[in-house]
Amino acid sequence: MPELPEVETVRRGLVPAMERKRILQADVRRPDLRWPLPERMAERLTGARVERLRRRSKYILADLDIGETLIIHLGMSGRMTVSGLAEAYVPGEFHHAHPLTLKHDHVVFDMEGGARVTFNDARRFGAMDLIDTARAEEHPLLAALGPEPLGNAFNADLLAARLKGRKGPIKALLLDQKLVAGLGNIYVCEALHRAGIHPERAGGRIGRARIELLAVTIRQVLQEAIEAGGSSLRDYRQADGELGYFQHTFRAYDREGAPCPTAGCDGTIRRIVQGGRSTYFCPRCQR
DNA sequence: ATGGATCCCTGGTTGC
DNA sequence: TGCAACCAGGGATCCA
Repeated sequence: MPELPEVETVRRGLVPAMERKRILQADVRRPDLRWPLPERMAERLTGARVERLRRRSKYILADLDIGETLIIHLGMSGRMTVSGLAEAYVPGEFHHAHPLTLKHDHVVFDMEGGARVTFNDARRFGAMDLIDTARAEEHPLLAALGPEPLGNAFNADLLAARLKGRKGPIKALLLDQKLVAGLGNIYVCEALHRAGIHPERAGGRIGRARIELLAVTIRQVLQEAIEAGGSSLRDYRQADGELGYFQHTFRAYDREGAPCPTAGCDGTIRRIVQGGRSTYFCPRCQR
């Protein structure tokens, strides 16, 4: 589910509830997410203070005052939502962010200041781990990640260097977290549509001018999506339980059969499968 | 190194 | 209405 914009939106929503706050109580209700949670995680976290919430790619990193960092990944269906401890649960109340105990609530943090932060993940593709803060970047899940697309290092020169000689389709290359970190199926489709690049085009066969356009477009799409609070298709919610609304802005993703929204293009959005995953694109204006 | 298929898991939707 | 097949924002792992 959550790609970079969704994870960044969740991170920002968690900051007021978690940063510079102690974890008064950590509760692990189901210890097997994608992998087993770290040994004695609840005990190690209880009493620790969250100094800072960071994001790297699709991971949220909580730096703790015990010299360790909690790494959180939401997988496909993971949510991190905040509710007030003091809030009474009102059955059926529409805007209540967090019914008291929901199916698939796997980890719960009661924070200093009164917020309750709940990790919910139906499919359990999500993960958590603890690692020394000084070596967080060396964690096996993070070590091989490519550059942040919204960071200073990401530009046309870098993208061109990394695409040079690559024969695989650009769609698959942009999904590869080692090439650039944080893009997923939605934003790759959207960026390629906006840049007018055919998803099956070999990465090494994109001209310089179009690589420049692609680099700019990737940043734009991600930035706009963050400003819209991410895209909610099924599981994704912001930290306050609200939906994102960038899905209303999709030009290609999940729009098979719809007219291409590109100005002056009379094409129709098509769906193909690449590497086992749906790609949506306009065969008319993406070349 | 690179590219492809397979698997992890649950639940919603679709088609018969 | 029931049930099976298919699909889903990710990504590790194994194989050619």
